[in-house]
Amino acid sequence: MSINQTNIASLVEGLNQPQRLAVEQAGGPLLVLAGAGSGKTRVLTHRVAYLIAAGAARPHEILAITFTNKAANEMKERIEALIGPIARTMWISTFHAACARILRRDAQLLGYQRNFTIYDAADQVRLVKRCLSDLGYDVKRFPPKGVHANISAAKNKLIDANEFAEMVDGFFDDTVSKAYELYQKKLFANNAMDFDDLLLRTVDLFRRFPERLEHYQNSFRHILVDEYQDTNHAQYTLVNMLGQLHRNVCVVGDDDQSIYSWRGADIRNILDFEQDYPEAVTVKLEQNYRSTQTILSAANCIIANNRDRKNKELWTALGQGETIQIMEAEDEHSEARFVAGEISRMKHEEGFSYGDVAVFYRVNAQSRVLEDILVRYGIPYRVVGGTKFYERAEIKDALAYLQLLENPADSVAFARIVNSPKRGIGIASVATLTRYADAEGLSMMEAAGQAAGIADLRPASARALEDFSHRMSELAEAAAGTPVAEIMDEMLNATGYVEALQAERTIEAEGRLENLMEIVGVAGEYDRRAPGGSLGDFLQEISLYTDIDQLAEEKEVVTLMTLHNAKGLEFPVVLIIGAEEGVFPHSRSLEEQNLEEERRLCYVGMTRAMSRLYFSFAVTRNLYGSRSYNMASRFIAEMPEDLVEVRTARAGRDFRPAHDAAGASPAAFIGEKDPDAFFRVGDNVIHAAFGKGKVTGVEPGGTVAVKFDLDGSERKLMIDYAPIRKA
DNA sequence: GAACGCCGTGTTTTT
DNA sequence: CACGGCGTTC
Repeated sequence: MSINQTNIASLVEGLNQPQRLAVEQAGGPLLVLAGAGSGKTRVLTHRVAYLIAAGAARPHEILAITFTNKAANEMKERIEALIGPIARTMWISTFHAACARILRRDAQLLGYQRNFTIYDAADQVRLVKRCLSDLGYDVKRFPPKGVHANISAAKNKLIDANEFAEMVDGFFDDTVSKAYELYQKKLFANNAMDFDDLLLRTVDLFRRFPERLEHYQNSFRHILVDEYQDTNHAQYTLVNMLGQLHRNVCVVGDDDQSIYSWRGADIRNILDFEQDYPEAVTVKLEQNYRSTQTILSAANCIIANNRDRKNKELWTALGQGETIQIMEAEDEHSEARFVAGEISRMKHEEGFSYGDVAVFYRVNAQSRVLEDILVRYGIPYRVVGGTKFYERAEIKDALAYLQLLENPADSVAFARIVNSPKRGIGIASVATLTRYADAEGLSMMEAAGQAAGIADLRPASARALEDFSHRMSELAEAAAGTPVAEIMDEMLNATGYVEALQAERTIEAEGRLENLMEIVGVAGEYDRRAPGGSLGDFLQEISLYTDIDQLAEEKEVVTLMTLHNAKGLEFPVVLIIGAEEGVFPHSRSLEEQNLEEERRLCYVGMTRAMSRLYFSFAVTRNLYGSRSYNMASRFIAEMPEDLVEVRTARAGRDFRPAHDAAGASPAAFIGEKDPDAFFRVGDNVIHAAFGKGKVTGVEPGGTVAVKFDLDGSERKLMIDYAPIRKA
């Protein structure tokens, strides 16, 4: 079916009035204030399809920006379903990916090579640290992470090192300024960019080479930006630059869901859009198609406590629904047991599936206790975020090797893997080599090739370095035109990386090898998807990749993630845990007077829930190694009493509802008393140390007796502490 | 050069 | 608590 034949009317069929307005608005600036669950994605995709079907733009004249790669892929798929494969020529990506694409083409104009490396957060901090040490600063007084955060904040505001130097105020600033300057120099010397550079350098490119800007201004007839409330100044500037000519800028967002100010996002971007574009048309989407009225009313009440916002009230036709459950637990273990118990009950007694359920928390560390309990209850789950796959040492090593093949100037990649696996090139040798490279104006890789001629190096180190250098150039030669998976496989073997891990013979090394197999698999997938694709393209794709992007709606498992990660998702059942003052709202946000953003975070979390919502809080919890006693989150108090039901599982209270004694049957409190029920006589269990065994007795107080196959011993175990789970 | 262990310290959210 | 930095030992 060609575009011309697409039935335009079908694109607005089934849309409500404001949605339809947003889709049909022909051109000019358009602000879509889209409340949670109001069909925002539908509007965006239909609008794009409509523009094309109506002849307002050709596919390659569309630039659509999303917040994550995952959102970009989804949008691509959905538009393709509407208008066919021609959708593939549209620019649909994140800001960072779009900028990277532009810079790959024109980096030379800025003095970079096109094969520049993109550093991830850890690389960036490491480089800042090196800058600080080089400058002779004490990294204890000036934590690299903090200095990096300052540099990043400046970059997000398009302040370069020179401008920063001029506005220095105080000693710390002065240090940041010096570090910033050197950091930028090193990035350039390594032919590398950090995340912020992708935006900053693109703006720079457009400012210094207006014809490049004109080119893109002309080609992007329509620009659409999703999650506009979370754009930073650099992104804002890019949109304005690109949209200046046609002024067909459509931004979609919800000021109540702005949760990234700590990353430089400026909520004013969306609040001031109508001032920036006086001719703008504004459409409000307030009908929610996701949640029950109870959930929405509670969320509305909470967010109403924020002062600086565009007023809107979500409503739904889905009906009142269930009250919100609030659970008071004794501590984090009890809280976790409650969560696990509820999930189990929903699954076995109420017909929910594990995939229907998500647990949100404020900080990643909170997932640990929960995971522990879930494993013991035999509930399958997956954690989104946290210790990320792409942050694992072995994965970063493997990618650093490839990076070095692609961009031999990259000294960060070089330093990472020059002695990994161990080849006798220690810190001392690397320091000597660095001095030599700096003095001669060489990259580390080049210097390594001349190691034999460096007087200060011990002969053994020099030989090792030359070997390394030869090996790498051999690999580089073999790499040309070879599929990425093959390059990676060859490299892992030729460098002895796999061999070294195999020699370890530990479970941990085993896991690392598995991870390496996985990354080779990812490369293979890339090769299949993009035949003839280059190593550079693969690395770029990976560098902008995050775990959330591959959150496939796979198996039937419970989803665990931070509230930040929850944005844009929806689940029939949501449990928000750790609703305590100091945890959520986070203590640091209270110090920084950033309470409104925490409240928005709460709003985001709540509005993910379709039919059932829980909050839980613990009277006491172990956090950061010490015990703390927290009050229930103020957000709980901000919900109207008639919408919630509070229960307690504190010891000695017999699991009865704290307020509303008539409301709940104590039996519902499976979580707290059910550990016993989860281990029954005859169950097969596995203990981390004693291996397989069978439950021979269950005693009150959470104790079970287990007879172990291995040595025939029978032990009494406290299920709260013993590392056992069902087999 | 590498492995181990001790000490001190900083702990939010991430494209 | 967990990690990084640093010193000691092999």
